[in-house]
Amino acid sequence: MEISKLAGLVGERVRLTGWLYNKRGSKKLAFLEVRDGTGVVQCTVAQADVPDATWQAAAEVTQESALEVEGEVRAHPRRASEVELGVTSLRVTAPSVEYPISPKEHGTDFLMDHRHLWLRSRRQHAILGVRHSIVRAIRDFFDTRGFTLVDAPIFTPNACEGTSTLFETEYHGDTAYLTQSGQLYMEAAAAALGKVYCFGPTFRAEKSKTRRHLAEFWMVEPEVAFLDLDGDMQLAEDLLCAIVARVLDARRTELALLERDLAPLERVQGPFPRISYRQAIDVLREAGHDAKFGDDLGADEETLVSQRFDRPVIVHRYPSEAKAFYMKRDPTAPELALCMDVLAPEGYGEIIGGGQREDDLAALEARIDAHHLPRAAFDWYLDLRRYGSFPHAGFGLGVERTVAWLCGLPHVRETIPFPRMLNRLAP
RNA sequence: UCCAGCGUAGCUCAGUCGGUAGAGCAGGCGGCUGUUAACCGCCGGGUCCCUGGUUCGAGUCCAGGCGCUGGAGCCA
Repeated sequence: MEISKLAGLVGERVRLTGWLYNKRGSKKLAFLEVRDGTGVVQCTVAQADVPDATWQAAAEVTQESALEVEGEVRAHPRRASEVELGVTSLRVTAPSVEYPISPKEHGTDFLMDHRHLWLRSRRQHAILGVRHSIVRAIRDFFDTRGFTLVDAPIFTPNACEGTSTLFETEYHGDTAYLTQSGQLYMEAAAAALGKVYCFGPTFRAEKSKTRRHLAEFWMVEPEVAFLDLDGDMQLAEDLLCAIVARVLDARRTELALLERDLAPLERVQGPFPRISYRQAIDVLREAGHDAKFGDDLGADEETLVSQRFDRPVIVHRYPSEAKAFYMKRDPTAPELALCMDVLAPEGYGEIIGGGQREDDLAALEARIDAHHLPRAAFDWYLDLRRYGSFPHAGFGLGVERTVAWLCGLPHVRETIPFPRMLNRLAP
């Protein structure tokens, strides 16, 4: 029987399998907190009610030992909403000797060294549950809107935004890189299937050491044929609303355990404010910041802008100068790119980046040259402009940043089961 | 790569003015019939990150190194 299903079984005899989460007790009474992955339940052993062997097992069982326990489900005498198990039989099936993670506090580095065990804690359990719901919400959102999932390759032959940020590897005598975006492949797929998305791991070799960066993270990247920037922003807004609504609906318990304030999440409803980069610069100047046109928005600037709004804000039309070669320029203002970022509230920053793609062959060729990229490597990509070029747009959503935001976590490292960071490749 | 902080028991930390090492948790033993990171008593447990320097004497001060953490840049 699963612990999550015990609530409706008061009065019934059940058998559980799981691990000892924590233990308290006295001479004649033991309280075993047992977890099985679905939940945690207090199992009470009274010396007077069980055979000597069972009492002995209860007295000696250590934290995280695997065990089998039988007993009667009954109301918790102290906590009205909970049940407990009155134990009749207990068997330790595999002992756990000196479990490293004690019930007291630990430092992050120690916990990360024991990440494989840390995952067993209530808090990590809650975070991974929220992550799972976010992934499900993303898939459901696209699948019910007629999108086709198209997996992008992990090995790629070339850089799409410069090689310094890519992990390099040997590939049968050639150099290959680990993908930093599936976008270029999604553009090809959009020409085949209209509305597509990829969802997979992405790799960045930048030596970033911040609470927002991982070397390996998961990204969902939709790409839609015949969609413009306005449609792209609407798609991003709809997606975020769907994700937040799903998590609020399905993960109340987990959010409560994480002590997440729900009010800011409940405000995440369309329409999101949309401001241009130029307006964002004005906002910064009003706030006393000496920003000028052409400056990139750093982390502090993003926070300042997003603090002006009570929900995610979309910033669009950045100067094309600093943007990737594939971004289409605004026909009414060539110094601007038809791109957009979505900034999450509460200081969580950029969670989406995207925009409309350059669909003019000559313009794209010129941009590739201007960025000193090898044109031959992009020949297949240019084919998409040679054979029935089409306006199209898309974006990338960072899953870990979204998990951190919805869970209210200060750092992305707990949002992924086994984080890969500048100084962490293990476990 | 740059800036800042930290490094003491298995873990989390304290350690005053430079005088020779301390608490809680974890582990062991004992006590307690309703505990909630249970509690109470006792016990064992140290390469004070490393190297060098100053000093009669360094966990403490100085220099260099290593490691970790946070931030910047870059981005999702």
